[in-house]
Amino acid sequence: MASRFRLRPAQRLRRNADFVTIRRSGKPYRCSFFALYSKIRKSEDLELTMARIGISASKRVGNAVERNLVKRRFREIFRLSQHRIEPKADIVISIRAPAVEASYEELEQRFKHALKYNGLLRQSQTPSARRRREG
RNA sequence: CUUUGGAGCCAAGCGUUCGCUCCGUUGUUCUUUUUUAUCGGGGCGAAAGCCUCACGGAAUUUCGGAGAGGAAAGUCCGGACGUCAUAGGGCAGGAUUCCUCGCGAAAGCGAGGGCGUCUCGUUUCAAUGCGAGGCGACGGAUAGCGCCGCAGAAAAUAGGUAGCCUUUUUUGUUCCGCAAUUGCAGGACUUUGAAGGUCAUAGUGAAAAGGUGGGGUAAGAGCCCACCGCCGUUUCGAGUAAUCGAUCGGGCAUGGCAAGCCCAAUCCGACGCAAGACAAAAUAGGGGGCCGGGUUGCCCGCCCAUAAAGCUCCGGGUAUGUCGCGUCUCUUGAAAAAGGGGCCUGCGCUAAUGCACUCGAGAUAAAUGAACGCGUCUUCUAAAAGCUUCGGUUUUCAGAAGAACAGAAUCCGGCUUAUCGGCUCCAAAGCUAG
RNA sequence: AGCCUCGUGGUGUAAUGGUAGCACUAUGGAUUCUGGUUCCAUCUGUCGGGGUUCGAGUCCCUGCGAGGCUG
Repeated sequence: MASRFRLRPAQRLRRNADFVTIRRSGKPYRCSFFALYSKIRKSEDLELTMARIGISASKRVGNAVERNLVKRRFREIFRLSQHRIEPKADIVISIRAPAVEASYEELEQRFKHALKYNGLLRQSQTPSARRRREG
């Protein structure tokens, strides 16, 4: 299991209530590309062992093709960096219009900075272990 | 060969690594019950319950298969399908509109023809005729209502402002005749007013009440005539028809606008998959209103209900899952559902019925992606070489940028809009060579 | 996804098919020692395209934009 990075349906936020609560009471991080809200789940929820993400793109971002492209890029970024994220974290990303023009590398850099800013990085993980997994 | 136009087709390729959705398949683990409904088999047990196994479900895993469009878009039309306790009638509302034929379930599309209009060429003094091309939401303006600003005399059953003409009145000039300084009578011109005739003429306007020519008249006028135009339930002929031609009649009545209201003909029940169905959860039945409620916006009619319920508003609560989600049929099954086959498309074989391959998305905070590499095309920049009529042009190499419009959401048929390019065919024009 | 409504100066809002107005704002000037108030003048517009009509803000078609409703 540890040799691959999957993105299961259990790792995605699918309820409107989750979006509302995280957006209302989560910790915000804002930049020109997106706004990130994060919240650490309580320890009672033992079934969920992984971080969850939900991506929201309104119609102001662009047409359907552009919205889907940005959402796919953020899913890919989350998938490839999920081992570094606190497992009890719930993340909601609201995409803003300039993200359509941004490249994949820019989005990845901003996302990692947002993780560090909100304190969502996993403490026990080391960079050497990450390199071993990718190899 | 180039350019333009039309029609049709495609929607940039390959490889590696990782990833997503669905289906089938191989294992593993958990679950098989709390609520609702009578609900699998076996064992223990008085019962509650416990253990175990199958079907099923969930998570994960092996292998294999499939996975956005010509417009998926806009939601402009038409259907399928579902619901409304039937869908009947009338009114209202909406859609369509030259004729014929073809395709289609319908919308719509295509071909041909007719008519109108515009442009060009040609003919004619001109009107007009002929030819080519473009455009046309192209039924009806003698069914009715309404509107036609400004300008202009007048804008719609014609009327009469100026002007013209006749009669009469007044003023003046002049001519002629008679008597002879002056007067009388008459004619012509002019001026003022009145009555009448008339609309050819009018610095307008989008449009001026048939046009041109001639006769006629006091002046004029379809008042009359010729030609052209117009109208007609005249007749004849051609054509399936729209319509056209000839003839006869009518002196002309009938301005334009129906993408103003409207009239005629034909058609349309309403709402839309967030339609709706099932299951579960929550509320534990609060307060106000209607006595009826539903069926189409309204009326009739119909259906349900008759004092309990129903409907509606406010407040509170829940806002989750499955189906609907190609379609038909067969089998299994009580049902739900599952499985198989056909329908569709392309190609091959057979004389044919047929046979074989393929049968292509069902996501639901919404799946097709990310990274790297190779090659192709276009543009730009820089360099080298060849040809040159010194304007340029061709080839090679390097670098950079770009490779469209755009993402299924119940499905299908059209319409419209967006779109980098590539290929094939047809037509026209130009250039070069034979 | 389905359905509905609306686009007029910078803003708000009028206009039976017949010269596109009103108020606020902005700019300039006058008044004042200065500012405000007041007065005068100016600027700025029918969402784009096509059609019907003599003539479209209005009527019709089509696109664009904005807003809303339906669980």
